[in-house]
Amino acid sequence: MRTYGQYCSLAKALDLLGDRWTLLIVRELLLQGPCRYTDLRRGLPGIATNLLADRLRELEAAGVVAREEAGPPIATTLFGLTPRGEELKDALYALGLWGIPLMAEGPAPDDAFRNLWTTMPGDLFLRDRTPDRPPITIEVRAGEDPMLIETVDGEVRLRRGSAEDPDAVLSGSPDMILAVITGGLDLAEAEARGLCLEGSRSSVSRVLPERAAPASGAASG
Amino acid sequence: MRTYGQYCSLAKALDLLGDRWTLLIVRELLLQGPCRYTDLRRGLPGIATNLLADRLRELEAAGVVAREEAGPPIATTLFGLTPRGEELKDALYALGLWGIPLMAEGPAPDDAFRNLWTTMPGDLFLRDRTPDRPPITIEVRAGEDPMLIETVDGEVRLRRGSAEDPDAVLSGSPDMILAVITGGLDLAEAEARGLCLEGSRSSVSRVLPERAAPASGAASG
DNA sequence: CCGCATCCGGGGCGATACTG
DNA sequence: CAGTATCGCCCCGGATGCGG
Repeated sequence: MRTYGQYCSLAKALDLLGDRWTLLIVRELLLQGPCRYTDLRRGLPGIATNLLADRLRELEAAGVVAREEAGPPIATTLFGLTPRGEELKDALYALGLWGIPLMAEGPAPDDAFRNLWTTMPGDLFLRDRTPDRPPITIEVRAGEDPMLIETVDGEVRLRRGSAEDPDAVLSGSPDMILAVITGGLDLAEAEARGLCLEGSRSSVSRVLPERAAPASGAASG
Repeated sequence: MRTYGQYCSLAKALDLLGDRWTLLIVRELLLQGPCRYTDLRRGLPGIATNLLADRLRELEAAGVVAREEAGPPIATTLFGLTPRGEELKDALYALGLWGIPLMAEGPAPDDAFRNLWTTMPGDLFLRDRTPDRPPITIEVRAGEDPMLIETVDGEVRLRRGSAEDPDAVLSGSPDMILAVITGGLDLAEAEARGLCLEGSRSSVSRVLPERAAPASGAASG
């Protein structure tokens, strides 16, 4: 194994996680939960199959990933994070938070996008500002699979799926959705720029952050 | 620039920071403050000179690093973090915290060690548990350059240097020092295993964490 | 001495094809 | 579905050179 050869905890962490694609694999497992090899491929557009297999082996050896043979009716191998792997959440979210301003200029021409990836900014920025009121559900449509924002016990939960009768439906381009979630763009202004809001506007603004949060702002141009 | 091609803040962050050595360069600048090319080389044993120059250019282009031409009497170029670069501290410390358990088994045979690297674990684990008492100074000697632990205004500060009349001097092998700092090893037991403590023991235990903190423990074997 | 640029060998990486 | 096999390419590591 290639190592930095430094007795430093950051260097040791990067010895295990610093290779290409490794942290993105952890991201997928963190956001999706245990999933199949094929699901990982779908969530990691562009990764070579041998690399994915290699990384999964390395992560397994490092105690970050565990594979379990799911019995019938699934009958396939599932890859999931170990508790030790779950402990990477803080580090991944810290890096993801640092990266938020980099999204301000919108996706590059060939950028892939999955709605699931908005989970991280959502977890970082959305809060239930009126937890005493009845719970709400908001459906978000930016990529292919819709996402749900739910308020439960004063907390905001994000997960895949769609609701039968959501309080609001938010649909628009990925960068627009993201700018609204991170507080870089006012809701009203986002609508003027093409964001589509159906249903209760107050439900949406209930979970949105107050003002622009990251230093560089988001989608200000 | 090689990119993951994903419209995700973590992927965008790794586009800039994911290359080999990049985050370790940021570590050095974070721990050392602005420093010269040669100082960086010294703090990054094993890096190739062209790689260091490349990375510094990339980081400069990304707005993470700024170079300043220091006038006389220094007359050299200094590399330092921009405010945007300083914002990486949380992410680096989160990764470093995750890596603490990896240090438990001690350094690998060829591992380099710099006392400065203990700054990160120190910042993460040391606290002034009796901030109302008079400030103290502890000198730590594990690598070549000694470090100082100081209590100032209820906070613990770490920096390079040595004191004229410290309240205590801690010297020993890197893994022993680290195990004590991270709370993986009791102070008394560390002394039995070769750690040398001169001066006030209570000064040392005043800043040490209460119990073993990381899950896997440290230097338990 | 400081801050690189250049050259070169090896291997990690990317893309595709293929298989139990 | 879950990988393995193969093949370029370019990143990386190590050495050397070189202008200021």
